[in-house]
Amino acid sequence: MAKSKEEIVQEFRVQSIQEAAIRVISRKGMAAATMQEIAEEAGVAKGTIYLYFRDREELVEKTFETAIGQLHGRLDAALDGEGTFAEKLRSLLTAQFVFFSENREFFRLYHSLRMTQGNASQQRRQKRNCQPQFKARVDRLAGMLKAAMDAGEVRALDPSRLALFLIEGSIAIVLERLTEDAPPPESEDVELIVSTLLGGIAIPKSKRSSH
Amino acid sequence: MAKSKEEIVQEFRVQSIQEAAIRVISRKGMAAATMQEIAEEAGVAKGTIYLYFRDREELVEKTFETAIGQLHGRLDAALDGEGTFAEKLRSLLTAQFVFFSENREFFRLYHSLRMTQGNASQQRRQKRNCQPQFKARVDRLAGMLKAAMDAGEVRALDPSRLALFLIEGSIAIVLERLTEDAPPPESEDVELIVSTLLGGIAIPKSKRSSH
DNA sequence: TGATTGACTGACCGCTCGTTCAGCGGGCTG
DNA sequence: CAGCCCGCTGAACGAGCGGTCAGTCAATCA
Repeated sequence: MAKSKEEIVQEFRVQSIQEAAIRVISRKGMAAATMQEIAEEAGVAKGTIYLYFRDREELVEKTFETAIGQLHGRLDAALDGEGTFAEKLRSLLTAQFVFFSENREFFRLYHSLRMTQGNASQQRRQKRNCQPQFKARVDRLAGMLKAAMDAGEVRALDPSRLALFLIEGSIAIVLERLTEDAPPPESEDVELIVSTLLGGIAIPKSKRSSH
Repeated sequence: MAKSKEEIVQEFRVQSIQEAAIRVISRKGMAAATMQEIAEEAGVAKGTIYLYFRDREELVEKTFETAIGQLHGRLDAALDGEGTFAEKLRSLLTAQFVFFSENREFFRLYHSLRMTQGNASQQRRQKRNCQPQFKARVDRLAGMLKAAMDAGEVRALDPSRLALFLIEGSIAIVLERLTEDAPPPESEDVELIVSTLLGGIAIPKSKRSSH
């Protein structure tokens, strides 16, 4: 059955409100983003938002889910198919860099949600709904690392710790790139991370050249 | 000149209000921490806070400066003296782990401030006052990395990027430790990071054992 | 084309917050 | 011991928030 006209309008409204929410939260931060400003940004009245979302909390939550769904889709696509661990790692990092540079604004929403805020019931709700999303990302990478360890490509280390370290470290670089006027090409930063992680930064004593 | 009785009382008040602020912000998050609750936590009336701090903004700012001063003192102490790069890195990470496990509560304040929030003038002010503090930490580590590169101990890579990657990655592990009931000994996580960073995680093809 | 609808609006309400200030009371002075 | 002083208090205030709902009007129907 084709979508009725009303459904199309409804989807359009939901989408533009969510996009407006991302932009305003990115600009002002989670706490200072008001319903009034989100409504203005979306080009609707404040009351209209309440026709599509029960309250502010549901708006933020649904918006976050929609956006992070896109991110996970990209990252999963990057991990699909065959390849060595190094290749997969490289394409994962590249996908992440590309996503965040295409969706600069989502980035700050993503991180505003990391540090839970608000009153106790909000905190509980956010913990329930958002933390699994972050955890899923870490777990997926940890699984990939574990497979590489089993295959003998990688030393045996705590995969979860390593995944956490890698994800947060690379996100810090993404954030730095976003504030730079002319960041180096993505491949350069990807290569820095991949080579550091795989081979380390130390120069073995035997190979050091006197200077 | 010895401190007068009034000065001692004043310092005590300032200190207990700042400690209360850290505890409440840690518990509730930056936005939901109210002056009322900070006052109750400090055991004074709400109005008393305004005798020692101009407004909420100044309280948060001064509190943050006091606490991060302590952190930087610890980290600098860890880097003082002679030693190889590996040794310094190890003591730096250990100092950081110890500080954050001793000051669990400060941790969330530290990160609440990372992602700038609030209205435009608050954002500008926070950028001016807090970002240099973070930048100073990254720069200090970057300087250490640069020295190690010049000494031929470490490959030539962008020291700032590497410092950023390392600091944020290790902070992610600190955060994970804080949420764990029985985290592994600090030395274990420190060793994971040090060995990964120095030697990488890859097993060279020549050394792989068939399984 | 007049009647009907319901998506949309924005003034409004209740509430919480940061901030203020009149007054309280414990301690010091003469 | 009277009286002043001043650090401290917490009720009161106004700004600004999320959420509501009576009213509006373009699109649709009969």
